[in-house]
Amino acid sequence: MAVLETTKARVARATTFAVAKADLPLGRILDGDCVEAMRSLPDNSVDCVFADPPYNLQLGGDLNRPDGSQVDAVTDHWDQFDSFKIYDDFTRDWLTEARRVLKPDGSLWVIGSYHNIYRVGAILQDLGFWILNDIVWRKTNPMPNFKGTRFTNAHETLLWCSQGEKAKYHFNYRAMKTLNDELQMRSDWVLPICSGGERLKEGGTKVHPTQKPEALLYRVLLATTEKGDVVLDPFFGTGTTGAVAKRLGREWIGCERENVYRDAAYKRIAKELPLDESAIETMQSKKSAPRVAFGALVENGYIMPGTKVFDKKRKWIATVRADGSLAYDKQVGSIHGLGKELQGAPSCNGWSFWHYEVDGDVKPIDAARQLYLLAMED
Amino acid sequence: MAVLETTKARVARATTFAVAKADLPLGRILDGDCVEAMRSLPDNSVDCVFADPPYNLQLGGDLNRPDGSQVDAVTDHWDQFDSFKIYDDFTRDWLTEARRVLKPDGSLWVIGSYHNIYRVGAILQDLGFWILNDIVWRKTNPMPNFKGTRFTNAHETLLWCSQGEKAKYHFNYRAMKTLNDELQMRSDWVLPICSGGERLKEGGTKVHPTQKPEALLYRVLLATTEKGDVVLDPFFGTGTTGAVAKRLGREWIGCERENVYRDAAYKRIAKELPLDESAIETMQSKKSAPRVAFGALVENGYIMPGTKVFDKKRKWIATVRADGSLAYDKQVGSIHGLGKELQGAPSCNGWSFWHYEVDGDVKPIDAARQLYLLAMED
DNA sequence: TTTAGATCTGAATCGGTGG
DNA sequence: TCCACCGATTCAGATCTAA
Repeated sequence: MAVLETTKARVARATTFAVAKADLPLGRILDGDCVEAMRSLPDNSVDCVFADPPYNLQLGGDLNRPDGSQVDAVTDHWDQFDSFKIYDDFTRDWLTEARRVLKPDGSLWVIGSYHNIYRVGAILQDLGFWILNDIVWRKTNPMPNFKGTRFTNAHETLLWCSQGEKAKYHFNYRAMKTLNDELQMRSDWVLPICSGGERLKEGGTKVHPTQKPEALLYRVLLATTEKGDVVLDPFFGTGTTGAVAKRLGREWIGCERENVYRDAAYKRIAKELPLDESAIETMQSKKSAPRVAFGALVENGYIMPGTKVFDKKRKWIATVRADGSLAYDKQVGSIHGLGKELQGAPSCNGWSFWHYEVDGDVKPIDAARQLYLLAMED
Repeated sequence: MAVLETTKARVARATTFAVAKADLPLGRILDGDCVEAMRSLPDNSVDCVFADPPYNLQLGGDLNRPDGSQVDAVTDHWDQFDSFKIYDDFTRDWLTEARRVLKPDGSLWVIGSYHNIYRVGAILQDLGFWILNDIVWRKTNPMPNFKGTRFTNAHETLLWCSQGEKAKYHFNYRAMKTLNDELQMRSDWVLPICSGGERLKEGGTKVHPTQKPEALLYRVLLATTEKGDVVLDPFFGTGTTGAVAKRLGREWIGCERENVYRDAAYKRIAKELPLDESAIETMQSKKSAPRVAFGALVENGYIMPGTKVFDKKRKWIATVRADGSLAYDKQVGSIHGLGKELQGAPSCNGWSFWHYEVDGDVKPIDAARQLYLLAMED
């Protein structure tokens, strides 16, 4: 989660799950059935899986597997249990492979509608995936319900999962908050459907029936991957995932069994230009910024020993000591510990709790840390 | 896997055992476990089931806000389940009873969050329920994600189901469209959480941790039940379903095992006043409104033979004939047929296409039909 | 009495590191 | 695996408090 990976952890991962990116089919669309295609990839090798599986449950009529193959009907009449079962088996198969290929700290995204998402959600939970959020893509311009028989089906659902309850994952909190005008990004995303110039067409007709908008993938990849990460899309279609991945400086691998879609995707992605390095940089959360001890500020003269620091209401006025500790009356402690003690709170962020005066202005001591960090960059 | 009862069989059963409303415990909250309680109800006896089952939240330790205060979490015993398997069994049990009690043309609503809704959705599909829509309740004021670790969980999901793929169901399309300012009601509903005067409190603390807003139930009941219908809520809590049902002139039955909730619900519902008959009347969809032939308007003097009718741009001016047909130049036809012919369109709604003058105003001829329908009601 | 500011709260699967 | 410690983190709306 926007963690700054420690050297120790990085080494452990590198040795335990040694997969060189060079050994992966980066920027390639694997032909054939996605389960078979994924079998050719090593364990723990991709950082993110984005999947837009088919949801042709085929209830009622003739029965085909979602991969297009014919169901071996013996004498059977098919009812919905049979077709749910086939869809469930298919879902379990591809999710199992995706889980194997995904790194322990990677994340899985699946998009679907009410026809299939409840089956997919239950199965991925059964497999051990841990749902972090379900995201609602609220369409600004959905197809109306022409017959007036139901509510206009105006959304689709995305599931975002880690490998397990205790698994780590990456979330670029600060980038999402920035993208959302300094408010936390919510679980409902308002985006138009894919149309206009973005929609791939061949001779006036759309190449793929369910092409997803690039804005959707943009948000998914910006939120949960880093530059250079590898993204796998087992149902690549016309390559929206690949196009956006390339634009954002991520690596990609696709699986797609239809020639037409593969050709269209390769052409499309070839035209795509990666953004500048500087454009891809996102706002960093404080979590991943280097740690600065308060003592370092004192040591380096950003805050002088003897400085008076105080809370917003000046209820407590403490003194900075030479070693970076604070003293209030008989009590002594770190900026966090003393703040916690005095308030009787479960925890305290000393950086924002304590203030000091600079040129007549009152600022949190975090301001001194920012100055220090700026100076360090040069 | 359980045997799926066919729609045909269900209908047969329903007709064999007709249930008088007088035999039902209307306006009562059944004590004890909801599965046991539902067993006391006859087959095919209620028109709608609305269920807000426990969500099976898996919460860790305490959660503090950035200001140090503690979040009052849902830690009640009724939300504790040891595993998915146990939760699934529980879900299958209550859904099975709900299915038995629900009429063949009734509908089921379930509300949940990502913790449980995928399990519930898959199981109800397995049982034969047919999802008509999934509805997203977008909260205007959700709790933020204090730790900055995920997207703000800003919605809950409702599933609306019929008894099966071929089953009939009721949807008050026109009422929903009217409620939504003459636009089709969408699958995403924007509503605030329950707070303020609506939130039941005892000595300053909330009676129930997850009381639902009345506006949510209002929309559910208005959309899919009729006046006099019986609504069953197997997880009655503090009785939001009952209160709104009573207000809207629907009958209700609840199940609730906590004394505290039952007492609060009875008190609350006693205070509730039913709306006037006239207020409950909703816009009738054209399907259930009596069909009116244009000829009947002519016959009854709402539009005189010889009246000139015309399209909005007055490109075509036709004459009403005594039998209700229209004449334009050499062409003659019904209001729909002639409109279609003249425009060269695949179809035409004559009621909105043709206009006439009344007291200097230009109105679509549908206005005359509305007058006629109003007169018919008296 | 009014208003601005402070406080409180809601179905929440809500940390990482090093010893 | 558990524990101590560091330190990052919130939005909208209702209600309460003080001026």
